[in-house]
Amino acid sequence: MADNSEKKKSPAKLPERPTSGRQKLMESALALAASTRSLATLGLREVARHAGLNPNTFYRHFKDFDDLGVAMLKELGTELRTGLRERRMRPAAKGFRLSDLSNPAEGLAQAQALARESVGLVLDFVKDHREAYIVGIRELHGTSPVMRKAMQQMLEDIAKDMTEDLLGVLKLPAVTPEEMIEVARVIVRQMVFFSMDYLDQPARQQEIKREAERFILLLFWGAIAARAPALLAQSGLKFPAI
Amino acid sequence: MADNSEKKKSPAKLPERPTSGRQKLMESALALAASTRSLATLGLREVARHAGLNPNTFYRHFKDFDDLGVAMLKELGTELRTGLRERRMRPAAKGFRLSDLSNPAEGLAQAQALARESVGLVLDFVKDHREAYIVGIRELHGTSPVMRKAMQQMLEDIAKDMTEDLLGVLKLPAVTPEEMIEVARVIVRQMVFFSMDYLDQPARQQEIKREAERFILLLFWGAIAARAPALLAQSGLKFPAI
DNA sequence: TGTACATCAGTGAACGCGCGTTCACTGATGTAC
DNA sequence: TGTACATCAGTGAACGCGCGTTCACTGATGTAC
Repeated sequence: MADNSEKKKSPAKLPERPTSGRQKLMESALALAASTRSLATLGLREVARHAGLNPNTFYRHFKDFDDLGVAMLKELGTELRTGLRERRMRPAAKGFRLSDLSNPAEGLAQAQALARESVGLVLDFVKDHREAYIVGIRELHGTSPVMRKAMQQMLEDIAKDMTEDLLGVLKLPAVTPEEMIEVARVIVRQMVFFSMDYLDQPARQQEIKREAERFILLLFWGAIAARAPALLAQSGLKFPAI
Repeated sequence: MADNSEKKKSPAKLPERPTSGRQKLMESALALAASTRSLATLGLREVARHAGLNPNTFYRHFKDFDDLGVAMLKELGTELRTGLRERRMRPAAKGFRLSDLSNPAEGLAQAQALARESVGLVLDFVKDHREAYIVGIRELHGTSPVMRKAMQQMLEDIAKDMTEDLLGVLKLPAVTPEEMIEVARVIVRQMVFFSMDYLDQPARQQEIKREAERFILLLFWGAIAARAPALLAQSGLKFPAI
């Protein structure tokens, strides 16, 4: 039941069948869940119908409907996290890394650039994976405890990824790793809302982007102010206007 | 269809029937939705059964299932917002209002006390209204656009209430009302997550409370640092340790 | 005070429908010898 | 190279079930005169 794909043999011929029934079913479930905005309300026959298959064929690929749900969430999870992981590496690769961090002004300027870049990446990603994102977030507060846990864990993992990045790329004076993960967590969670706004209100996208950037910067300034207020005062930096 | 209760006459005798069928149905729907964690998956017969009524009786009180959903959300919304409104008034009544705001240290000390009090109130409230809260939040990213809009509007309204409070009770130096509403909005949204954690992880309640307080304070410090870093540096305030 | 009527919450039986699931079957592809 | 068999994705018909909804009815309460 639990195992799939990875069978004993496959003569290196067909690594991916064009669109297998299994894939069609999962794609249909995703599309339907994203438009109906609920996995829980989908029916087996409904999904099979949308996929152009006999309801019966469903059982060739999945034990029951939960089985499909789990498989789907796993795929979405991988898609979401690897997508973000790929993108988050870019800023670092671009030479963001600082060698001398004694100047907090430079640190904050870097933070600002990083915040801008990161927000852009996340929101672009969300736009590119609209369906996966909508369905995933719905499960975050959704029916199934299993899926809720999985989604919460994913957000937590993303926050950890982000903390690593932040610690590697920029060093905010006197901010500890523990504080950093806490900050990363609230950023990730807040981005859930910003992302929803971004999808729901296409006309306000630029504005939402700027709101998100300001939010992140505000946290960074707060974190520095909390630890090294004098450094901040002497830097003469101006916080971007609303 | 749309009108209810408020009929032309009622001889001041029975202002509230003990537990009318209508009320029983709504309570059953709430209880089932909170445990199943989904309004969308509830069935008319299921709700009637739980209420100990004939499925048919449902139609005496509601046009269809959506009708009940709307009525329920309206009740929950009122409960949530008035509950919070009542509670939020308390700190102000306690004499929090400052007359002289020239000293930022005093402002921040007030902010800290206010953050602590507010977080406590919200989390207590959520604990007291577990079912209403869970169902409401589920609708925030849920199936029905109508209910999503309604819940989003409620969060926005709460943020506005909060901004009023903050502006009335404490004046952070040089922070504008526009910045304040933006800060209030991210706080409210973040509290959605903190509240969920609070309900889901009873063992970590104190820790979550402190996390929420720190988050709010961090924003305040950030807001002041962004506008008046010198004031902050000279105040000599210490940010609470993690 | 009594009678006639309207309203209203509730019941029980019955309907047609779409659902998940099972069964027996098909036809294509892969594998053994 | 050919033959026999296994596997596997797919089909179509049929099942029993719970669902939302409708109909005709009941009994209690309120209202008019």
